[in-house]
Amino acid sequence: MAAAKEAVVPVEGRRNVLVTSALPYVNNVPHLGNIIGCVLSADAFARYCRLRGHNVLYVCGTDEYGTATETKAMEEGCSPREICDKYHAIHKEVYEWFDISFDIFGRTSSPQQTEVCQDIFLKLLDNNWLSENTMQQLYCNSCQRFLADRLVEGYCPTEGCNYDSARGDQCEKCGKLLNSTELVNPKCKVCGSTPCVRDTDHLFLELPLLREKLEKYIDETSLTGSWSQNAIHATNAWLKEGLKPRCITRDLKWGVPVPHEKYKDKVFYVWFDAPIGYISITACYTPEWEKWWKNPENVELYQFMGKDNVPFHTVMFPSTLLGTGENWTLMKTISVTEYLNYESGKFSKTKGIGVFGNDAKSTNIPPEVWRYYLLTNRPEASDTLFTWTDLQAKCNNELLNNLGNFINRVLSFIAKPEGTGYGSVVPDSPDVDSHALTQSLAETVGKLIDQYIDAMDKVKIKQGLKIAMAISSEGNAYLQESQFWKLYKQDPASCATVMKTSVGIVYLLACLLEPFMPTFSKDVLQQLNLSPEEHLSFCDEKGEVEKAKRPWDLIPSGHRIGKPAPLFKGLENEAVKGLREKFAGSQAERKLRTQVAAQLEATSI
RNA sequence: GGGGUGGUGGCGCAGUUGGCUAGCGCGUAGGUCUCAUAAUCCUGAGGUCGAGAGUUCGAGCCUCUCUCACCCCA
Repeated sequence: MAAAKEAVVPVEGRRNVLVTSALPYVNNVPHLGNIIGCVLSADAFARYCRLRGHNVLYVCGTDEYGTATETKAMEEGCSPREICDKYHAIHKEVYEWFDISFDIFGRTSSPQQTEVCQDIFLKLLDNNWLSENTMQQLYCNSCQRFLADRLVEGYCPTEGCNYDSARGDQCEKCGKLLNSTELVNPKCKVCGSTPCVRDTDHLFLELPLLREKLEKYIDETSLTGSWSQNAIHATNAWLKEGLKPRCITRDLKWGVPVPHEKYKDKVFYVWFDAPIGYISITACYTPEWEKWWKNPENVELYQFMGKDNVPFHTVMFPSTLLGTGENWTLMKTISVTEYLNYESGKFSKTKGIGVFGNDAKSTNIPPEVWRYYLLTNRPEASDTLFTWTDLQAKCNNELLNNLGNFINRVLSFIAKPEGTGYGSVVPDSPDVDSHALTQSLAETVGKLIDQYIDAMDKVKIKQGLKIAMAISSEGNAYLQESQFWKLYKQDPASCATVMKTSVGIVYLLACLLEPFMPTFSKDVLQQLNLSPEEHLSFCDEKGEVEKAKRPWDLIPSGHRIGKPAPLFKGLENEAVKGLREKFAGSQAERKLRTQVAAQLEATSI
């Protein structure tokens, strides 16, 4: 995609907006909570910025290095690279289905990542922000490697537990969190031999020494970037506990190698290299990546993530970049989502509970509806709840009855043949200025437009969406009050005014809703017989915002519209009930259910 | 055990630095139009903001205690 187009680079004098979504960890399939948590939220914002005519780059990709991938590869009997290839493709496909408009969706296991990461490391080393420390870890002689906590099993050291296969990180029987060196009679899960305790040296980032620089950054930016309350809270909690040196190296193979003679057999810890992925993925996109990442005067960096990711973006990553002493583009605004819960419980990747990215496709509910539902239910201030019933209600009441119906009322009336309609041609409206109802509508809509822009500029995405939908409601009320179906015969001039104004509102809605439902907007433009490339835009520079406050001027009289068609389909009770049942329980249980059902069917035949 | 976050009409959510009669959607009761995928629109009922105490001229928003839920750490 990106290869065909010319790469977007910052332009001085324009607003250059760099948008990132937290890099999803590669080794699983994202669920709806993950999707609204970062990728979809960032997408709505990136699209909004493009709509407003800003120069935007939206970067994301999979986070691939680390123990989890290495372990998973071992389980599946393939190489980490193969695991990553497989799951990277799955992520990519899911996001494409949701119509996420990345400029690039890359990965962290690239040569660029090695280069950027090592370069940052060397700067930190030069500037004396790193220290060394010795730790004890289990080493397996036959595998010739240090064992991650999860790769060790042994007797639980807790008195009275006696569980014989406690994992190195936690005993599954008594629930106690462990350190693998505490296990009695530990065994390597791979080869079964007994590992020994070995000293291993590691490098640490001296966060306490960087504290002053960091706090200055946080104090200033949390104000200018208007960070949300939840981001500020999480950051302060972290600072309050006191910064400690943080280990940046690990005894692993699957990672960026440490470019240092003594540590050449080690790699960087994922927390250290993952955020560098934003930069290296940009470097994969354009050789001029430094114009984005070392250009704080001209670039605004907006980062989207779930709440568990906050300290990495407000504390660790800024500290890393500040420590290099270089002029990096630091995050201006952070947008944090809380969690999306599922029916009566929680979404869970490990337990396989909830609806996953690849499931959404199989529901027959179009991406537009998913996007709308997730965005209008975005956990912006508190955790939020996904239920099938709510999805149905939102789809039917808001998309179909409010929005779809409004557009259809207007377009289908215009499309009617002359004598009952306008033969698909937008009528003229000479007496608009004296039409009180229309003027009052314009005033209301004008205010809503200002509120929409204000909300979206502040990354209050959910609010922006609700304001846009309010314009649709106003449209319905306007139609209702005007009683245009009577005016058509009784007062043709007024009827023409109402229709011309309404068709302008339809167009306005297509523009304002594009960040949320891009395909919907394209469909509306098609029904309006306007090209999306030219007309889906809402720029101050082009005067489009001011013009929208006179909606009757948006579509010229004499313009011939296209063929109206329903934009949304209702969700029936039956279908929703089926989906709720289909997606109940864990993925394992679902699989079992379908197997049992198949068996039953087979035996009955 | 320590720390954090939250508890707003039946349900789901908003409530910016404490200040106009606590909002919105769904649901619900009644009414309304008929252009529209029986969709629209209007009106009403229903909360005193987990409990208690305090600060203040004034608190859902500040302080304390209790309680419940979830999360993190030990």
